[in-house]
Amino acid sequence: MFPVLRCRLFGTLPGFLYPVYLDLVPVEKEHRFRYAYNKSQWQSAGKAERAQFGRLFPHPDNPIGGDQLAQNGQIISFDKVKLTNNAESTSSDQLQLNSMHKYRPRVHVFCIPKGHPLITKKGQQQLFNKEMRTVEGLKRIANGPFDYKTFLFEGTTFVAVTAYQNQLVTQKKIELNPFAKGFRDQKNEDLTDERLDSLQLSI
Amino acid sequence: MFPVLRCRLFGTLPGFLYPVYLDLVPVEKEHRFRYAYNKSQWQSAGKAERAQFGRLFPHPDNPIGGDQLAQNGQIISFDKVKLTNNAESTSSDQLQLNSMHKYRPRVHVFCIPKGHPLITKKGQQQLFNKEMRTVEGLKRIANGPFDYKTFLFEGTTFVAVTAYQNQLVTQKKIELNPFAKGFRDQKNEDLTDERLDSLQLSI
DNA sequence: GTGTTGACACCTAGGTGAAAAATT
DNA sequence: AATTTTTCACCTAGGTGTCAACAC
Repeated sequence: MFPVLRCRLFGTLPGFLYPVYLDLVPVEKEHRFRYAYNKSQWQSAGKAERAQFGRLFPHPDNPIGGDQLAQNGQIISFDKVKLTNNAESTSSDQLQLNSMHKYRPRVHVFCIPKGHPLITKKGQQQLFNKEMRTVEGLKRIANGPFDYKTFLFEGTTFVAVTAYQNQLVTQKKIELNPFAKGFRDQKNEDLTDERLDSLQLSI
Repeated sequence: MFPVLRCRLFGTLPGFLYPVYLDLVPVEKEHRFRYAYNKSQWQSAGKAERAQFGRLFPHPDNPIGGDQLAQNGQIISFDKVKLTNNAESTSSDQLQLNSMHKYRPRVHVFCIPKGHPLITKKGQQQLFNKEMRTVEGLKRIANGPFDYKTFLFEGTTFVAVTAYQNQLVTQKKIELNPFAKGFRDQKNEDLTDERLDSLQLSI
């Protein structure tokens, strides 16, 4: 998935482990969107489809060590997450969403001491992991005695699409994504950093 | 590295962790080898070069969980190890050896309870990892109070080469390695499973 | 002469947008 | 007509043997 969602987590300590999760919350739940070419912006286009089951993407390095975070400049990168509009998909590296709907990424971070039974006891680990597959489970866990925080990043809100609705988005991706190098030419090379009216991620 | 060294470890338990290491011990230390085409076999060809520093390849999944082993049919695969004849190379995913010398793979397995300080205390972990970079360190560790065993696999003994000395080896690799598919043709396709007089791994 | 290295074509494996085709 | 899926060429990234060139 490009662009990649990255964030930095400050205040971490070497003696602690940080299980980290990503999910995508539907915003403007009542709306389905369409792109108005004449206005160059997203507009509501009727009633939203039923929201998909709230799944969580566990960071592949979970639980991330405080020392590891320090080594990597505190950066947590979600370059491994994949998006799909297939509700039947069960792969744990995928997040499900509806095309033409608006979503906001959300990052959940736990802070667990290294000696905690959640780390050392297998049964508790498994129970925790099972709950953390869905937002519902997260809510139950969050009621427990865990150091825990959720971060919302407003600026990363996007509308999911199956085909790009805006040529500026296409050009930006061609310009910046190494895998799209084959589509680069002079026309796109000096694309100014103009403000895009919306972000889109192809699913 | 192809073919890949794989082994199965039986008698593991879910509550334990198994740090696993690979090294290559020089056999027939006093000999350097050459391949005699007329006899189709390896023969001694004078005095060996000074042995390289004894390095250990830590399995990428270390410490491997007993549950993980059970999931994978007890199989430990060393598909990530690389061989080099460059003594200056310091990468931890490489094992150093001399070309035209004979080596025997050796697998070292530790068995550590999940609650053991070696698992839970960072300082002890680091000390252990540092020692386990070399065979000398391994010997010191092996004198300590650790459940530990070394396995030698006679049948996997090989002579390191920079260029294949035996066309049967080349054909076998072309036949079986997916990355060598481009070299397959009818000539090689029905290569019988004849007994190869020696194994070779290109470095 | 023998052994080693580097450039190369050819693969695996998978991430891109373009464009055609299929679906709704 | 709008949206989604499929196929494709084109990349990144890296594992193969071949062969020419090099080193000893």
